[in-house]
Amino acid sequence: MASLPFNTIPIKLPYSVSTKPPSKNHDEQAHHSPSSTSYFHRVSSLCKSGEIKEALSLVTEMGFRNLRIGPEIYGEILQGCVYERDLSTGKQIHARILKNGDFYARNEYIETKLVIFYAKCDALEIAEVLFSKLRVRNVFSWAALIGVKCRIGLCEGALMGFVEMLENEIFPDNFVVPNVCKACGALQWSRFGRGVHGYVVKSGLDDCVFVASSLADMYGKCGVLDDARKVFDEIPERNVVAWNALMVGYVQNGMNEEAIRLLSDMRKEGVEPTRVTVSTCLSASANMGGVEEGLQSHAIAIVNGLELDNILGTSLLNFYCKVGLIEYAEMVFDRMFDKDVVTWNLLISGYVQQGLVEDAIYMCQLMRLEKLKYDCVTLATLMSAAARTENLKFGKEVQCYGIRHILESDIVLASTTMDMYGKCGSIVNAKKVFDSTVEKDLILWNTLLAAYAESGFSGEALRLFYEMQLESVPPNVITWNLIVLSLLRNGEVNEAKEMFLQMQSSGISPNIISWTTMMNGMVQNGCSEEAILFLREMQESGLRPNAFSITVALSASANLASLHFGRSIHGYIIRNLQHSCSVSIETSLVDMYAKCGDINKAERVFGSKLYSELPLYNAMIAAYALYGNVKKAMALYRSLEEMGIKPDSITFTSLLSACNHAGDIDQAIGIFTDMVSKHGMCPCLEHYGLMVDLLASAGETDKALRLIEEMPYKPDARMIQSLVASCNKQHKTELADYLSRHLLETEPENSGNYVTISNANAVEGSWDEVVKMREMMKAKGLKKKPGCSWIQIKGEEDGVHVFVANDKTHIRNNEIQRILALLLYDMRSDVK
DNA sequence: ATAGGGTTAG
Repeated sequence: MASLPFNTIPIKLPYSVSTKPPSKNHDEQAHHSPSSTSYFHRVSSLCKSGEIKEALSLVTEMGFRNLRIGPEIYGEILQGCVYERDLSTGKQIHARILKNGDFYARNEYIETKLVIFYAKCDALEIAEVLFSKLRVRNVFSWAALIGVKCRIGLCEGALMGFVEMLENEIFPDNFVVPNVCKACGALQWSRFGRGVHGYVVKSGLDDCVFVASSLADMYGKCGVLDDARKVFDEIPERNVVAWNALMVGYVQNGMNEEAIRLLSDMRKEGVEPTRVTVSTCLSASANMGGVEEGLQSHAIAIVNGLELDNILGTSLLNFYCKVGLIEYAEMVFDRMFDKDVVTWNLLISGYVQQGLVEDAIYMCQLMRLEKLKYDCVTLATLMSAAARTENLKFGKEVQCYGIRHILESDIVLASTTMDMYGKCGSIVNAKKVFDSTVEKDLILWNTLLAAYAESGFSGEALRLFYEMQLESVPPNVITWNLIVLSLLRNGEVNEAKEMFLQMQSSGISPNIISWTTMMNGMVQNGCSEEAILFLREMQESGLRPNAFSITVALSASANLASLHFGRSIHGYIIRNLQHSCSVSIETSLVDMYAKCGDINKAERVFGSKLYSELPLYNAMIAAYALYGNVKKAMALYRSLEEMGIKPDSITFTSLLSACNHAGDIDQAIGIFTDMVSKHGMCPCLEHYGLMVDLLASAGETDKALRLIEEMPYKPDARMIQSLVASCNKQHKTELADYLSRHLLETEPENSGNYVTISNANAVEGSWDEVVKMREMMKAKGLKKKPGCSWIQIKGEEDGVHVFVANDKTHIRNNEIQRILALLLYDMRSDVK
């Protein structure tokens, strides 16, 4: 069937202005007077230049002169009001029209114009009332009504209008169709959109660039990129908007590379990029972390002389903030002249992401000086700063500001507030926020789940998991991952594996985070072999390990002390992750080689490092610590000082533990004083613990006791246990017993106490005590916490105790490392 | 007809 070109569609004549006016109000002479026409022209030109008030006074003048004021004059002024979006003036004209009687008020041209006017001013209700009173609904009034519904988001209404038009044989033209497409896109109704596409082809509208671009845009918004591309490819004369629409489609569907490719394609075809093009490419670059691509886009904006308007500016800001080039973001910010809340929020969020919370707060103060108010985005950003820094007080202040300004009902702010409470360890408050939020979405549920999962409250997590399903909120991958995480954090390995399978049978396939959650959980629960198996399984399922999963796999290898696995993963990194090699990977490699016994290789990896960052140095220092090489550890510490890198608490932990392994008390005291006097740092409990350990194992029980008394912390179980061990060695059994009993009396529900006492007794060979501790725990219904390992007795063979760390793989655990070190020295033949 | 900001999982 031949398609009709759209301009041949039978369209009813929209209006007639030929009706004779009632003559009683008007002078016959005036009716034919030429000055009436000249007034019309003057009114018309005033309206076009936006001087509606002046035009209106001319009309009043005409009334005084008894000149005929025809419908076309009112139409002209109404059109002027449409240009200016001047609702109140338009209403005055509407009033005049009504006053002049039905000849004007019921004129089809005027009636249509009024509908268009109210529609363009977004006054939907009035437009609808007038529309319903129309005797003749032409394509113009329909277009106006559909347009306004589309603009204010009543997409279903707009589409129903489209259907009704067709039913009444008013054929949608090339002005209506783009709006209809937009509504389909917003609703993601691709099937409806396909129907519209069919209509477009049948009526021959598809030659119109506006129609075709909006079709491409519609398919893009619906995620049907193949069809978007097809429509795009068939546009005979593609303009820049068509290119932009397709590009936006790619970006919104995560196909950032394709969007960038489109930029070069369009430039090859000689199409000049616009601000929209550049903004879109900047989004793509920001999403994929493409620094080069974003810089290129910025360069294009400059070369093409594109004006740095608000939106282009914010796109640039967004890009520079996302890729961490905060100085560039600051430059763009300074050059922008029309900054709004979005602009400020972006820079503030950029500072927060860089950890520059002080700068973020300073920016907020400046923002207030510019008379701009914080909105829920500002608050959510500040709240995430509070969450990152675990600053409960600040978080509460932000929350209160939100309550005072009635912004707390915002669901994103609520999520962030819950996240903050979760990160600050105040789950009760997180739950309170959750309960007080009326409209709960999936993310809100997930945020609360995350708080529970983080702390290993698997029971609460599961309860929530079932509750949300009762409330008809279907879980997504993240939900499942959190459930699995909560189980793993609580040491429920088998339950976690079971849930992992259930997730798959519920039709949700694990993503890379699901797999790494499993792997990481296995490692932390001492099942590193299984972690490696999960890695293999993940690869078989077609997912490529990323930097993080590789880090986990390396720590699994380290725990297994398996140079074999470790090397093969190193090989994988060299083959596949050469370009995304990160500090964390280099750090894990050093750690792995050290723990697998190849300190030389660890040194070589460290020597060929790409980064000079503290964590990497800490890893190497820890490696030397493991081998008791105080000299080399100290040398690295000094080179940190030379480079002006401030050592952190972890550095000192490693240095002290190096001294511990070497039994070097003097050096340890030197380091301890260095930390306080030279770096102004406050030693933490772990540092004191290492010192106590060192003193205790050197038999200096009294000095150790004195240190415990002097330190500003309550001694923990580990520390007292060091003393117990030291007492045992010196046969101060009474003191040892006293300390052990004291420990169990003060914290009888702390399963860690039983484990540490048990372990210390294992070292001393007091196997009866080990058994006793296990039984006491069982009687109390206490379970070992993950990450807390103990030596179990497997039995006795040929009169020799056979024992294992509960899974042989807890070498990473400091406690077990220490015990194994002692055992290897004293009772090597006992190790199985 | 096309373009910008804040939230959840390893």
